[in-house]
Amino acid sequence: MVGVKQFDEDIVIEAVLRTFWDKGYCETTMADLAAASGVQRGSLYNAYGGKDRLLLMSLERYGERYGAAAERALEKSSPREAMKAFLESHLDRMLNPKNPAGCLMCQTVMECSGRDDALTDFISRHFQRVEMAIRETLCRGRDGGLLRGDVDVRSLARFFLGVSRGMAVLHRAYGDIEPARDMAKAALKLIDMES
Amino acid sequence: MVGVKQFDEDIVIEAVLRTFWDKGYCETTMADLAAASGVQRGSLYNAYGGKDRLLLMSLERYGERYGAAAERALEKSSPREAMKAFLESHLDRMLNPKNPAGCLMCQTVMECSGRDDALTDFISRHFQRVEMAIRETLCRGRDGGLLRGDVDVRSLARFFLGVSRGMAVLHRAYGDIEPARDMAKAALKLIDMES
DNA sequence: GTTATCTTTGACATTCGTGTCAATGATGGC
DNA sequence: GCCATCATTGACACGAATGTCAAAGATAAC
Repeated sequence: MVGVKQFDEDIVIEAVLRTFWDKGYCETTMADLAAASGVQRGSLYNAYGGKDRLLLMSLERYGERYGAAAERALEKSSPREAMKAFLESHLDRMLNPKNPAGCLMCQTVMECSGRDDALTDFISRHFQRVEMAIRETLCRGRDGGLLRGDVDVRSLARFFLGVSRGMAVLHRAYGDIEPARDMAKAALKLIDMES
Repeated sequence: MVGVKQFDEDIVIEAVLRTFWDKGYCETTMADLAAASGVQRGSLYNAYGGKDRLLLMSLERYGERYGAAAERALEKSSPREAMKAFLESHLDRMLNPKNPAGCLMCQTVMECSGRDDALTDFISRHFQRVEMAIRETLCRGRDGGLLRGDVDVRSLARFFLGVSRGMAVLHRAYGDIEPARDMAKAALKLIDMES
């Protein structure tokens, strides 16, 4: 039906996000996005402007969903529980059979950071936010006496951020969640050590 | 000069590798590779067959260089020294100002694993080899009494493999080596704990 | 009912990348 | 000297993706 909006924005973004996540930015064409979302190519251009914008919207949506889940996990009072929940939130994402392997943020930054500065900025800011959230959790734990007083929170925060990213690479490369699980299991011991 | 080979294969592969590393597979065109290597597009097709082959050759070269460096590092007798040298071999690669940020293997698997199975196999085999090399180092350490007898070598090997991958993501996302350095520093404490 | 607004839809021009090929010319074996 | 072989080079055809546009039609405000 011409003239009246035919689609639900939410469903479209979801389909677009999934396609980028699965195939990567370059490999995905507007025709792919049209097919995946059931919306005509022209309508996508009309509503969103183009591939760049659609990717950015996908990243925003992705960040809202999984970044928020990670930050909720970090709210637990004990640093041990918080870091465990943080890593498990990533494993949960990987366990969902509807999700492609890996992590959209990591994949996009690995693919596009050489070219698109705006995108790289967006993603590095996302990483920084997570890093800071981890750091605050660690600081709370330290100040509450649950971690050693001389714990290097900067280093440890970057460590856990990096572990979550490494898990995504292992997941995508191996097509199996077990290596990521093993990695998380080992990483958690570091918190016990600083307790 | 028509009729006689104009280029040094080594220089070409090096230029091609660097271009893929910098821009990613999809974003790189044969014209880019021709410009970077100083060899005509037609000659590249004639000598190597196409983009796929060139990428595979680049990955082989990359693996020979950096995979070998990592495995040499793992030959140290003490597990602590071996893991330290292993992670430092990755930092060395990132410190070289001639290298693009990140890691070609990680970037390629993140970008292409959804599409090209042969490529994914190649890279996951590379990861497996590294994983196994780490594991052997850990086993040697355990059997020599330098690690606890009940150390979970599988989990720990995957952990260190994943840490090296996470470092690559942080490096590329932040465009700075410090987060990767911090991550390595924290990860090494895990070995002290298992000693 | 008229008008303004908005979306859909298919078509279109254009650009870009790929892969192939034939012509060209240098080299080396015989 | 002749011939087979091989790499270079530019041209070419083809397909794919992009971004734009005008026509068409539905809706809502007035």
